[in-house]
Amino acid sequence: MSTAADFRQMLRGAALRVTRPRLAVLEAVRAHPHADTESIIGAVREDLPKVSHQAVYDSLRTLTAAGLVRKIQPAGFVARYESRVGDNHHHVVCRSCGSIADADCAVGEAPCLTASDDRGFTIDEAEVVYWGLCPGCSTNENS
Amino acid sequence: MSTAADFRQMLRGAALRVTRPRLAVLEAVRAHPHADTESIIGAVREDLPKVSHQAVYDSLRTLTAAGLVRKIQPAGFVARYESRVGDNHHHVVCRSCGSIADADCAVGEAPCLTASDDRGFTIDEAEVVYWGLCPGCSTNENS
DNA sequence: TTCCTTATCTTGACTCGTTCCAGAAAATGA
DNA sequence: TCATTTTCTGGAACGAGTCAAGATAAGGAA
Repeated sequence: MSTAADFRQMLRGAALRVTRPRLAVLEAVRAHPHADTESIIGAVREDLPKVSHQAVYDSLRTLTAAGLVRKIQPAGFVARYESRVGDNHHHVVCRSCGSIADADCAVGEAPCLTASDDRGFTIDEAEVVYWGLCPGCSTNENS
Repeated sequence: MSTAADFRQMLRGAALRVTRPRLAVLEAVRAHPHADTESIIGAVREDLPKVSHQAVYDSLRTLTAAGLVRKIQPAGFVARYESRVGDNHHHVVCRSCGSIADADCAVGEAPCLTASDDRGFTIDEAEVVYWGLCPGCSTNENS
């Protein structure tokens, strides 16, 4: 369970200034995993009603670059963010509503990280997205 | 090697009307793998100078829905299309310039297709994206 | 504490890929 | 060929995200 003090340390550790918007964004991302930017703006404004959307966009970009949050952007959907970082987990995405759930990799640690032929690319990450229907949409589809 | 006649059959087989824009789009996607929409519009207009961008967008969407072309949309980049469908291959994407190369799966057929925990989702596809730098951008980065 | 420097935030306009709309045109089946 | 239905044209509109300039506040030094 992270507290405001922890968030301060995280920011300090990343050589970032500790600002109210950033603390609020960290808190919002932790409280609402897989939330899109608009939802995060809403959550942040419960604490700081006057933050500009730009401040949230900037904070998210900065925090993502610092590795404190992770940006997820499934094809055809808007960007979403999560605070679970550094454990190389993957995601299940609903084709219908875009909802996201975490999925640990089937094969264990860093599974499909090696392409059979890298075409001369310097590969630093393998991203796996499982596409399907979430329980809710799956039910509606059948009815 | 596909010809116009083949394209006609493909469209017919998918119960789609055979129109000049669609034939031109199929040809353009085959000739320019991993091209974005704007490039495809350009290529199509070499054959049909007067097609509207909307016709190309519509055609691409229809053809994608019919499974005749595949849409690729790496996070942060515009949509791209390819005509290689149905073989479950993956992609290597350059973080810097967005260029894409094909990558057959390391582990063979349908590799990471099984999540350890599907969270109740009905999964129908596993998408793997390898992120890195293409040979060109990798060189510039070092200089 | 106070001041200075610099990063960050506010405000508001703007970009760009993509979609929506209504009418015109063209493809298919009878 | 005609009628029906789908598709295409042209242009407006949408929305997530970005850009820019000035105001503000965080962090370090005195």
